[in-house]
Amino acid sequence: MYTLYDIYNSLFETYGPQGWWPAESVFEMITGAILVQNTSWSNVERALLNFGGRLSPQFILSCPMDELCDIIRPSGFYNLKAERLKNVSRWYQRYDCHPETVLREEPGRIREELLDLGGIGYETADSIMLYAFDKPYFVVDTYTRRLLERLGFDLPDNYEEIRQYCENRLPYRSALFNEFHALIVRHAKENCKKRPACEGCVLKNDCTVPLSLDKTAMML
DNA sequence: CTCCAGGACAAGC
DNA sequence: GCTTGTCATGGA
Repeated sequence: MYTLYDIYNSLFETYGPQGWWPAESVFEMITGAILVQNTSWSNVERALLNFGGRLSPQFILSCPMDELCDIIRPSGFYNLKAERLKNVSRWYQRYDCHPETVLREEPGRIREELLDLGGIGYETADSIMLYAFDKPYFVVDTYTRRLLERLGFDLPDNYEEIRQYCENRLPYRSALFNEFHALIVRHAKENCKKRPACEGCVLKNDCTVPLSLDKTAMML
């Protein structure tokens, strides 16, 4: 049986550093985290480009809803997400739109505030904590559950317990959580349904991740 | 045409 | 409690 750390190392050897999160600023990263909810990143990129360099909490809050919806339209769910962007913009302004100001608060409290905004669930909140504020929260998404379950891990059922489960079994460092989640997403993309199953793959009808992580199995 | 994407939330049972 | 529906666009 492989440990979580084995899997991390295997993924890292296969794909190398992923350079997450791709954003020019903390606020762009937060915006991307909301826009990418159940949406492909390519669509999010279109939406981000539509801001045309105007992306900021001030702009979002002063922007009429119909115009904001028009900007983020490519990312889908634009009515919901426009409201969510307004919410998080208002929140960020309470910290003067400065990451350092946010970081004066206790991380757990920031996470609670994000969760209380509405439209930000555990995964999005942890993505923001990890990638925007560099705090060690392990991000659990559907890829993570699928991969680990298929590799034989007996995961808890709710999000918080899975997060703790993973955090307790890895070096407690944000840089590692950062890379690990990015690698899992990368691996999922490389092994998505639309591609043919790799040689020797035991899985069917979903992600074609091999059940063992020896070198040959990880090669695609 | 169908299915899915780096979810969240409410309603229904 | 768990399951299903809703939100929406663009690419394979």
